[in-house]
Amino acid sequence: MRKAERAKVIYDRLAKRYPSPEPALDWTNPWELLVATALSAQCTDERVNKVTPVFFERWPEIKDAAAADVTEIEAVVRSTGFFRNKAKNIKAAANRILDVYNGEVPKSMAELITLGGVARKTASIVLSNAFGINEGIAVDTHVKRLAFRLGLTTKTDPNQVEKDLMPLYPKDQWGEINHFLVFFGREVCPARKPKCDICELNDICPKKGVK
DNA sequence: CTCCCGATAT
DNA sequence: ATATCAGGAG
Repeated sequence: MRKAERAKVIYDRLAKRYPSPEPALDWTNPWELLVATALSAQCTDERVNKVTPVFFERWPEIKDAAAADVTEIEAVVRSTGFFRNKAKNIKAAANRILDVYNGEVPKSMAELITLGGVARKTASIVLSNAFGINEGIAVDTHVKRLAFRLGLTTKTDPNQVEKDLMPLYPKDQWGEINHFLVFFGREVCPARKPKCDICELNDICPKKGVK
């Protein structure tokens, strides 16, 4: 089967499996989603969702995070790992948004990735989920692994995986395909023990059973 | 390429 | 003990 054809089958079957995908990260506004996504690096969303309520109770708005003591932020986000980088980046991002973007989370890829700790993956999540803007496909560990196993890419660098995926899907599906692959990756095709025996993509998967 | 880094599963 | 988790920067 051709790659483009396989890509469409993957989308159709996962759309049937996930009729209305709920975002895994608990967010209500762009800034909260930005912080939650920044905290999600190399950390389960379950853990992120335990930290964010504490964070936003202590620092409800962007200006609060901008003025916060970094060591206090570190203490709150500690359990998500990489806590020094994350705390510093969040505070710096808050200040830049206040100083450069009039206190509003910017709505473009080019502007978002000027914030420290924000690259294409985090920017794509914020753009598609908070603003409904599809400028990129968020390639996280799940998307990367599934795209490779399903034969949609041979690359390992996330930015190159994204370049392989983008022509395979219309823009209005870019947010969904990320959600589909993340949830399906967690439930059926995790890094360690993929459940190929119950996988509804088994018949079109070039790497069934392969690490 | 290396480093950042805690929590959990295996 | 090791691998992995909704990554990003130097």
